[in-house]
Amino acid sequence: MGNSRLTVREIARLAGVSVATVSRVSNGTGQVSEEMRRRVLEAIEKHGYRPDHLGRALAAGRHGALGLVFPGLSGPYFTELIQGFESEAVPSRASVHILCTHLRSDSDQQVLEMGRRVDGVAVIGGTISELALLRLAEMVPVVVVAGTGPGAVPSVRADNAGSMAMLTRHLLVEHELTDLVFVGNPEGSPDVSERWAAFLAAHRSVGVTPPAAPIAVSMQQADGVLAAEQLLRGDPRPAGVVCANDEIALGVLVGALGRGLRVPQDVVITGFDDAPVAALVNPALTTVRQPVRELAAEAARLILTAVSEPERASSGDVVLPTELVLRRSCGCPANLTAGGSGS
Amino acid sequence: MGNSRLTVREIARLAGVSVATVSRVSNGTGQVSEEMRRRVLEAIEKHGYRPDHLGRALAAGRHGALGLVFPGLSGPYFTELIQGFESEAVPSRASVHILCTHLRSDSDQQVLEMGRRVDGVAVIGGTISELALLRLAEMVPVVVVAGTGPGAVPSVRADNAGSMAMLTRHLLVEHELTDLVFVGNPEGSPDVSERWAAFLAAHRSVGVTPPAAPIAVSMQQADGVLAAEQLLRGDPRPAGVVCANDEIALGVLVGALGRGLRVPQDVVITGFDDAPVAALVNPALTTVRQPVRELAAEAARLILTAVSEPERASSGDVVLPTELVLRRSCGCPANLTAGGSGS
DNA sequence: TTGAAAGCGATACCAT
DNA sequence: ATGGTATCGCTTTCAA
Repeated sequence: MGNSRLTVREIARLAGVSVATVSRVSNGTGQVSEEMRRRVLEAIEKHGYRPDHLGRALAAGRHGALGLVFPGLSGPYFTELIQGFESEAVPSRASVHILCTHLRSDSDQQVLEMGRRVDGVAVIGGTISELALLRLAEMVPVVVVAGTGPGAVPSVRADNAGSMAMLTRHLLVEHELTDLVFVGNPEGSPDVSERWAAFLAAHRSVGVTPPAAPIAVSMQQADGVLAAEQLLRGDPRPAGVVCANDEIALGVLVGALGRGLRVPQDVVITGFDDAPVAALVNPALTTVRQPVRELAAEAARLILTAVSEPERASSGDVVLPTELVLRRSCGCPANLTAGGSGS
Repeated sequence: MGNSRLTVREIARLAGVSVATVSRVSNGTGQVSEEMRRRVLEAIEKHGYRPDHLGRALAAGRHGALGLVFPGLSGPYFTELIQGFESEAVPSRASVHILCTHLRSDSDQQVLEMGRRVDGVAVIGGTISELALLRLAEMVPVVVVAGTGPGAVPSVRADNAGSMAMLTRHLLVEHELTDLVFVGNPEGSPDVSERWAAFLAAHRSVGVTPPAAPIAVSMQQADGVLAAEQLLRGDPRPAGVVCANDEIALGVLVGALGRGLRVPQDVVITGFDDAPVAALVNPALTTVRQPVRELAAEAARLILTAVSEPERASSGDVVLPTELVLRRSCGCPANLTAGGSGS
């Protein structure tokens, strides 16, 4: 940690120039003579000087950092989300702070704390209280991702309802399945809540009685395996299992195949997200494609804009389109869609 | 963003006290009379003041942040890693900065940049150049996770070799399988490199000729499905598929089941990591348990210690134990181990 | 107990 | 083109 004590002043002294000149050289701003520039760069190189971000940020009145708040990491969904956010933030010279609220009782406080360390925050829907969200929004620009914000807090989400309604109607009408179950916890997130609501609405729109309640589990593959155990054991087995995401669906699929059931002949399974593996399993998974990466990237862009050009700060809701992807697990033939199950 | 302009000075003015007193109250340091404390707290509450982290950090000469550098997020492994790190850092009032190096050409520069924004960094093995790592280590305390550092850079990793050797010998000797393949890319990470090396060494130690090369794929479930397609199609089908992690193994499992093969009768499959879902699939997956969360937590602790007590900074390698978990996918009976495949 | 003032590291304005 | 210096928000001596 030899050169960590290096400051502008020190470099200025070593190069025999003023701190102003060092600053100009290291930022490429202002006019500096070739001679000076050379002397300064030499000193910088020689001692491996890199300006401390704190001083910079304080002088600039900007942290150069964005925050990302999510419940906990689980599965490809959050993976994509983080990467989408990060890949948009870093090129804009903003570092990314993360905060997992799950398994933490003081998340509201932690989030407000974060509000003083970053220039803007993206909060995944359903992770903190509305009050904390509003307070946070008073400090820095905030965008809710996969949910809707209270008050004038803008949001970016996917069109859950449209595609879930299409999917459900497809199962009820095209495949004439009237005994569907929904696996996922609507209380868990705004996304699942919307999907469950659309699932119910679709039933009503075609005059079929929906199940009274969802199988409320969380969003991981293991939960799907457990749900399968519960659902597929009994004799009155559901004709179709509509899952809140692909992870659950894959778990149910593994559970079904593992106990010797044929999919889709014995039971139909559908997911949501169109994770990479969905197209590859056998049978390929019918699901809804959702632009998760783009969702997060858009959130990052909104925040960056709000930071650099406050007057252009949006306050509306961005809803990105989703797409129904019919593959074999719902009973459709293999080659139905372009993005289908492959060769 | 109403109160974002609030500073100590402003609060001091509003409360009719000095900035020093405000600082003392908001930090709980020093002696302040009840009367003063009340006045200050009132002003703080009323205007929702929260000290800006920049000023604080600059005065303290510490960022109050740790960095975490990883290639890219994929699967439960990185999920666990991040959460383990975060859950150790946040209670110590350190925020977590992340950086994905994958899909980024200037990662070495980005990492050095990060070195000026945080108090210490954990770098996943194999993500940046040794040179960058050494330069980073000159700025702040650094720990390599899942790999070994160059020079005196300390590291935290799991005992890959021991358990992989046991697992391989178990397949070769107990189950008498002499035709094993290894799925995973040793070039991809130090972890996989060690596992492949141990796989080879175990073959030699029992006098069986190992395969000439691994099936080099990356670490996701989709890669496993693709590998299965390639491996299990042909007639001279391998007797056992040893996968570099559980994700790949699950992909291979799905691929095998999907094409009507029985596991373990027709083909044996093993993983590495003991992800939650490994115990739940049917057949349950034989794998190696690795304390990923603990690995990351230990890294965070090492860095935090190095930051707060430089004299105690360690420079050794921590190797956490792993454990062979025998379940049904290798051909063992269901009830072999305590942590086994359940009822 | 309280306040005035000196930094922390870097930037940028204003003279020169 | 270059240098001196005020400034960012906060903490922490040092005096009173």
